[in-house]
Formats: sequence, C-alpha cells, structure tokens
Amino acid sequence: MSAAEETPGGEDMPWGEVTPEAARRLLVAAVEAFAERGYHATTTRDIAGRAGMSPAALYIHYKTKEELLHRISRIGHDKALEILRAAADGGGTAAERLADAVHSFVRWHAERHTTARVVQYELDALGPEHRAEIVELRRQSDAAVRRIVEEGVAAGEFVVPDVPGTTVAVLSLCIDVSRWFNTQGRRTPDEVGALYADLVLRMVGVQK
Amino acid sequence: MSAAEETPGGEDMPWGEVTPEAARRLLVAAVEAFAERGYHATTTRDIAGRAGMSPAALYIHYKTKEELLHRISRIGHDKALEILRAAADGGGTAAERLADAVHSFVRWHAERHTTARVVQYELDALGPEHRAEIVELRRQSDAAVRRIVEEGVAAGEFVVPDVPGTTVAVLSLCIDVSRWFNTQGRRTPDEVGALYADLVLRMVGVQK
DNA sequence: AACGAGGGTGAGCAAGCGCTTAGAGATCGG
DNA sequence: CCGATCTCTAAGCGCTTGCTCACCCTCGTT
Repeated sequence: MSAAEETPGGEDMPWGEVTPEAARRLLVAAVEAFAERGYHATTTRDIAGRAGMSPAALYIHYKTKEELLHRISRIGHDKALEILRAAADGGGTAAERLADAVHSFVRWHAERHTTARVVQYELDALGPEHRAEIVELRRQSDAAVRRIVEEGVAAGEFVVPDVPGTTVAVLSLCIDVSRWFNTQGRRTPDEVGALYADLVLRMVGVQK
Repeated sequence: MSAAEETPGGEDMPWGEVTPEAARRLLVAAVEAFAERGYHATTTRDIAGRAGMSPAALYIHYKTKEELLHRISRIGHDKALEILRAAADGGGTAAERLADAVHSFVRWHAERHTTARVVQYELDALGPEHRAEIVELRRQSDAAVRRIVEEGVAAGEFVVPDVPGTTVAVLSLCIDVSRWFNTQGRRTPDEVGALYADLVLRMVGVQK
C-alpha cells in the first residue's frame, strides 16, 4: 500500500490512490450518485455538479462514464479481495480465520456501503472486457473463502456437507449487507460484523 | 387466489391476474427487460418491442413506465408475503416452520429469479408513494419471519442471542439468491432451498 | 348497413442524454 | 516576457428518451 492511501494517523484513506485531486473528487461524486440512483439513472452532469465542476471537466480525467464505473469497481474489488486474503492467510484456527474474514468483510460492506453497493450491484453496467476482468476478481474472492472452509473441514473443526454451496451462501450473506445497511440504523458496522461472524460459525457447525 | 391464476393442472400461472392479454404480454416483457438491464436502462420501446407491439401501445394499458414497475413489484411482494405467511401459519415445530419458510421462499427466488430480481432490487426506482406501499409489505415479511424465530426461542428449540439481527440475516440470505442464481448452474431451485433451510437451522442453533 | 367503443399504429414533440470542441485562465521553465 | 502545458468552461451537436396525438382497424350490437 502506498503512502498516499494512508493518513498520518495510519487509518485507511479511501480513494487515496486516485490523483489528481480533481479526478478523485469526480470519482467520489460518482460513487455517491451511482449508489443513490444507480449507474444508468446517473447523468454525467449530476456527477460533475456534485464535484463542483462543469460537465465537460469529467472528460478531461475519464474517457467515458463507463470508465469511471470501472475504476470504482476495480479499486473496490481489489480492496475486498485484499481483506479476504489477509484473513485467509492469517494465523489461528480455521474458525478464527473464518470469523476474521466475515467480520472484516462485513464491516467493510457496512462502513463503506455506498461504495460497496456500486461495486456489488452495478457489475452489469460494465462493458464486456471490464466485466470479465471484475468477474475474475470475484472468482478469487470465492476461492479465498472456500479455502478457509475446506481447511476447517479437513482439520475436523467444521461439519459442512456442501462446501461450494456454503461458500456461496457466506459470501452472499456478507455482500447483501451493503444493500440493507443504513448509517442511521441501530447497529454499528462492527456490531453487524460480530453478529455475522457468529452466524457463519454456526453455519459451518462450530459449537460455542 | 382466483381461478385465473391457476392452470387446469393446479400449478401456479404467474401473472395470471393481469388482464387483458396484451397488458400481460407487456408486463412479462417488462419483467424480462428490467431483470436483464435494470429499470433505468430499459426503454419503453424495448418493452413494447419484446411484446411485439408499437411503443405507443404501452400507454393504452399503463399510464407510465413507473406504473408498470409498480404493478410488477406489488404482485411479486404479495406473492412473497403469501409464501412466508403460509409457512409461519403452518403446523409443526418452529424448526419445521422455519425450514419450510426458507425452503419455499428460496425456491421462489430461484425459480422466478428474473421476477425476484426486479422485485427486490428495483425498489428505489419507484416513486415515493408507491415505494412506501411496498416498504410496508416488506415490513410484514420481516415480521412473519421474526415471529417464527421468536416462537422457536420461546419453545426452547432455538438459541438466538440477537433475534432482530438474525431475522434480517435470514431474509437477506434468501433474497440475495435472486442475484446469483443461474438457471444453467448446477443446482435446482429445490436443492438450493434445501441447502439454505439447513444452513438457517444451524444459524438458530438447531442440532441435527 | 351503420354505429360506438376501444385496442392499436406512425409520426413526432420537448427534454435530456453522453460527449466534443474552441478557447479562457492559471502555472511554470527558460 | 514568451510560449508550452494543463485544467476547466460555455456552448452545443447528434441522438435517444418518455410520452402524445391524430387516425385506423376490428368488433359486438342494433
């Protein structure tokens, strides 16, 4: 991770790798607009307006509206995969790694639910080549989770009759958080992450 | 349920209550188009074309494109709520009722995943009044599932630390089936339903 | 045969879309 | 002080959008 992606405090600065600043402002505006109204219902004028610029300014930094979506989707999927791989490669038992993966993956989908909504639900708006690139990243996310489940079964920690099916269900459960999560709601992202980690451990048959 | 909604054989005929036939053809065409490309990316010309009609024909049967979406959403949510209530009001233990609810709810989301996709993911494209009406139906679906979970906890069948959170997770898991389910895939709707019923019973702490 | 009613069409309007272009202003090395 | 470079804007092009309107065709009824 480059220095530009972190604040002096060390916490993540989203979209830190997007430069120059005007390009980042446009991208952040696009994320908000896409999340609120969907890709197709969002106009380039709306994006530029939110960023405090004229419509034409968008095309200095991005060739098309679709390229904007692709950049958002690519960065988001990279981050999601990074989270899952960090958990899968971490130490501890399979149960600990699975709980960690679900907890942090869900927390990301709740905290950054505007971004996640675009990343997870606007896939079909991408052109064919861009979509293929993103689909491959999702395949890798699936593989990371499946690996943890398989290792848990092999170690005798989990009892899972259907490993691929359970993997799909776990990822689906986490991803859908970005659809319903509301910042005004009763739960913090961390609380939802803890709840979901517990539910997923139950799904793989871990006794508490 | 009226006779128009069932074939002589007795199985469900979707959109059977929509008359006249031209209006139903337009509605079926709209479901397909909305599911494939999303509400905003679908043109009225596309819908009319799929139904084998001129663009103007749409406006004989529906006042606006949004009214079409509302009709689809309303009928779909009614059906979903009917499924959940039938399971909640059925006989047997809470575990049996919960398994039944999840099994049939998931089967519907898989079998009719084009419809379900529109129903579940195009909510924001509705106007304010129509959206409010649909949101109320969703609240009732949530209540039906929560009731089963609460009864299971009261009967000592389930061990659930967080009933509202678990209810949201169960519904979220089922709904998201319509996003990833593919007719060409390896699993039948019934198999996914069975898998998910098992996973949900584990989530509420039922031992097998 | 004449009629009214209602489903359907071809043509097209006003508005809004993604995107382009000509050029203004700001910045900077030489 | 100049020209080159880069960012951004005002204006607008060509096209598509949701929707309308004047008219036609097909009926069951009288």
